[in-house]
Amino acid sequence: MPDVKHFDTAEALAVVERLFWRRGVAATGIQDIVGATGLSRSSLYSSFGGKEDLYLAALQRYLDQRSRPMFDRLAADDRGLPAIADFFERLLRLRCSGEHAGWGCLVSNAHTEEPSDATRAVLDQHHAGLSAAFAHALEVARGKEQLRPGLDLDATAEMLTLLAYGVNLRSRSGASRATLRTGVQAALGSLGR
Amino acid sequence: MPDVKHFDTAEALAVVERLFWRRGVAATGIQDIVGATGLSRSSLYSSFGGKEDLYLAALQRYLDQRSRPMFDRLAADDRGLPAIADFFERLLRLRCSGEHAGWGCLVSNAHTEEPSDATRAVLDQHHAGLSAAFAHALEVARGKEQLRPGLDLDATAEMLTLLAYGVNLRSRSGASRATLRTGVQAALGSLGR
DNA sequence: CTTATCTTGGAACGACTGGTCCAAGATAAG
DNA sequence: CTTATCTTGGACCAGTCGTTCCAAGATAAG
Repeated sequence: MPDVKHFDTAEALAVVERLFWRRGVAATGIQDIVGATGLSRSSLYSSFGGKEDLYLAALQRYLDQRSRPMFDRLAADDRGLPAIADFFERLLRLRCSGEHAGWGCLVSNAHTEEPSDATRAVLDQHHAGLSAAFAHALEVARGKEQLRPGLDLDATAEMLTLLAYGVNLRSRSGASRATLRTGVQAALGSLGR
Repeated sequence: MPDVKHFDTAEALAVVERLFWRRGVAATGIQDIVGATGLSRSSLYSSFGGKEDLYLAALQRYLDQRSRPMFDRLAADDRGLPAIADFFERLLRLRCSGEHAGWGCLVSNAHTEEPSDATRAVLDQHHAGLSAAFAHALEVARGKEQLRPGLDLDATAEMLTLLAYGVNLRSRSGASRATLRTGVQAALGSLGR
């Protein structure tokens, strides 16, 4: 009997994600979202709830659709150090070229936006996922005797994670891919034997 | 003949800096600033101009009063690697304890706030200042034969700078000092011979 | 004191904020 | 078809945004 939605929820959320990603939550008004999605406020509020919920959903979508695939690929890549190098190479490409160049990472950006408990949980999920993937790749690398001895793998994973955040952040100010790459290579170069 | 200001401009700016630091530009209203400084809108606007100018001034103050002293101390410390370790130890203390715990770094935070050209210039100044200080300390360390051979000093300085940004960012989500420290130590440990 | 100049408090501005509401429209089961 | 239920567009809400303005107050030179 009831009517059915006249739009694709997932598609709309993708548009919202882009807005928050590029300009941040505070700088993105409901009006902007209405304009970009073509939806009315009613549809927006009945489907997603308020702005905060919308942001949380976008954040979750980003983690699921963008971050997690990167993490999974890294964790599934059994080459060891080259897997990590490849991850960063992909990251640099994403951050410095293409349609999202200079946007940074939605989750990294979220750190500066007075996070609610719910959003903070997503940030921690993101951090845990990335550093776990790094740790796994490092273990593989150790198995292949690619690492110099005596390395604390968990600590190194944490360091690489912090480095990735640094790359994400700096890419937003237009830092060149070449410059960022030197920093990444310095880190990776110091891990080998 | 003229009247004279009834308040201390520098003092007021310090209050404004704290507001922007903790909550960000977008989330801080002029009302909040009026409340926190005790000044009227007239005084605010006649002394500093609009919100954007106020933000830029706060950013500049942060760079001059907070960041630069840290950079200078690092650059003046001629111990080499211990100087760098000391810098990070101080950074961790600032970011994770005391009255500014969990606030991150105003300049790092600024990366996510749709920077104007003027603010972006401050960001670049900050980045250049920090990586130059790191590069100098690394040169000293090389002179003392503390570094493992074959290190690209500029690249390593860039890496340490990105790492510092990572620390700043993560500290905002309540990351523990101990966890952040492991990441830092992994980076520093990989530089020695 | 007077007077010229600047500062200050506070009212007011239009634009916009996130959010609500409801009549009109769409849908599909009966 | 009717009818019950949900969705939709858009008007509308009170509140806040950054900013402007001006009369009243403060200041110090003459």
